[in-house]
Amino acid sequence: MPRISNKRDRLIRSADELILRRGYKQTTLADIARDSGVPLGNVYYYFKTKESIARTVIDARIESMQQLLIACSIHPDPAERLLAFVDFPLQRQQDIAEHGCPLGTLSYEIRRSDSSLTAESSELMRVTLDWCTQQFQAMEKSDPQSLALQLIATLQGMSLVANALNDPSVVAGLVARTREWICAL
Amino acid sequence: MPRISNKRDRLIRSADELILRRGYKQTTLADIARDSGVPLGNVYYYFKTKESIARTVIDARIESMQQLLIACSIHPDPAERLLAFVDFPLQRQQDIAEHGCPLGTLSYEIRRSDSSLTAESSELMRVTLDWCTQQFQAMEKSDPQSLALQLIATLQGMSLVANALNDPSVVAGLVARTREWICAL
DNA sequence: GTCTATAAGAAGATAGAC
DNA sequence: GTCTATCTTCTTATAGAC
Repeated sequence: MPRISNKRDRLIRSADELILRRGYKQTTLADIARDSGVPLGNVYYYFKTKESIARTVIDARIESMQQLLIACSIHPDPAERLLAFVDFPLQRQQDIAEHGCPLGTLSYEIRRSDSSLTAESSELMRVTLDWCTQQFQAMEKSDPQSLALQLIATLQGMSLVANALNDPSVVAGLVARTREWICAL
Repeated sequence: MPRISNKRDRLIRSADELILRRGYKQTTLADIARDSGVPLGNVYYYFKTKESIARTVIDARIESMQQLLIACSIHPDPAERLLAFVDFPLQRQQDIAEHGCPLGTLSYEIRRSDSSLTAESSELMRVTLDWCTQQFQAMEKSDPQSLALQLIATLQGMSLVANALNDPSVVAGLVARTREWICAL
């Protein structure tokens, strides 16, 4: 009787991927069941509702973002930390052009469904913004909060535009400009 | 036998508003019918499918964006034109915080549905980008295309983050920073 | 052109055998 | 714990009277 079973993990992984590719509303339980190789009726043994799957996926993305931020935090210099953070999308240019940012797409979709997942999804944004604010603070910049907003807005917009144009090179171009912006501050 | 009837206009207006507030997938034909005061069965006299309604709404947004760009183009100085463009979201801070940008939300959602509306929605982004590129060109900046991408990305990200945090003041803050960026170029 | 009633097909959720 | 069959509801779309 495993509390965290193999099947449960597979369901979450499939849900996470399908929600990224097609959005939450477009992703059906049948899709998730098929993709993870779990029969549809069995999904309800692990999750009472579709919404509880979404909640788990959002939590996984928060966790994943926190891992990234921890990884970036190994640099002693706060500007270096930000540069490491900004570089991350370079590894995912194709994926971003095809499906957008896992944070931004979720945020835009969840905020507009009537669901009770709003709080959960805005925490994902908050966590990210707060970390950036801390780095600008450590750099002793004035108005670090506003700088963090500008940084995250640029990165989010970068993903949205790259996706709209289906052009991975948008990511590389804007990451380069954002690096320069950070270094010039 | 009016080719463009009152009811047709009302349907489009309702669809446009509801799609902005709740997204395309979440908006049902029954919603649109109720909001516009047209009986459900009668919707199909004006639009053969739900998708054709979406297509019409996208076209209306393209038209609306072109009107905005024309209005901004009255300024003789290209930098002034861009500043007028960047100022526009200030009139809609509350709306952006509540529902996001009509361009960005549409783009992210449509691109991820399997629908055949992708081309239509990316034209909306292209039109906007091209106009900005022209202004930077007129300012004789190097790499005007890349500057246009950075500008639009910042504005799109601004709307997404303002929506995620449900905070209209994000718009004012980032518009101010973007104005400074343009003036300092 | 307008509108009611309803068909046809998804999609979320449950029952109950194993 | 697992899985098939099915219920219910919602949604797009159509039929056909007026």
